[in-house]
Amino acid sequence: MASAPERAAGASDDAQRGPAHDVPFYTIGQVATLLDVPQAQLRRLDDLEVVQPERSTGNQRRYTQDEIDRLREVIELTDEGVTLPGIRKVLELRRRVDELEQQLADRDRAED
DNA sequence: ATTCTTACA
DNA sequence: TGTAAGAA
Repeated sequence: MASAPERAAGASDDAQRGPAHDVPFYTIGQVATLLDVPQAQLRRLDDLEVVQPERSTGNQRRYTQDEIDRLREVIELTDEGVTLPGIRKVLELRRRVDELEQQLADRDRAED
């Protein structure tokens, strides 16, 4: 396992930590290496609101494991030839499905 | 040193 | 889409 969050690079033991919990994060460089994609791609994905990493310390992106998981899916699509505009379309459809699912759940609860 | 934004090929 | 310059 050569993929540990902001930590194992030989840096100090007390790297950046969350305010309350020990929620580890990855820098854009680590994510880029981990997913084997150029950093520019990750930034473009951010601009397209595919992921919304928190910003801190000089507007630097801090990716959580959750964001990386979403990134994996999207990058898998890009590797299959889906362009970024296509990704937007997929996300739009996904939002729609989520919305409809919620409406269904809502209705099922109401008809009891 | 690493990342950020903006711009260009 | 990938790379560069210059700032933080």
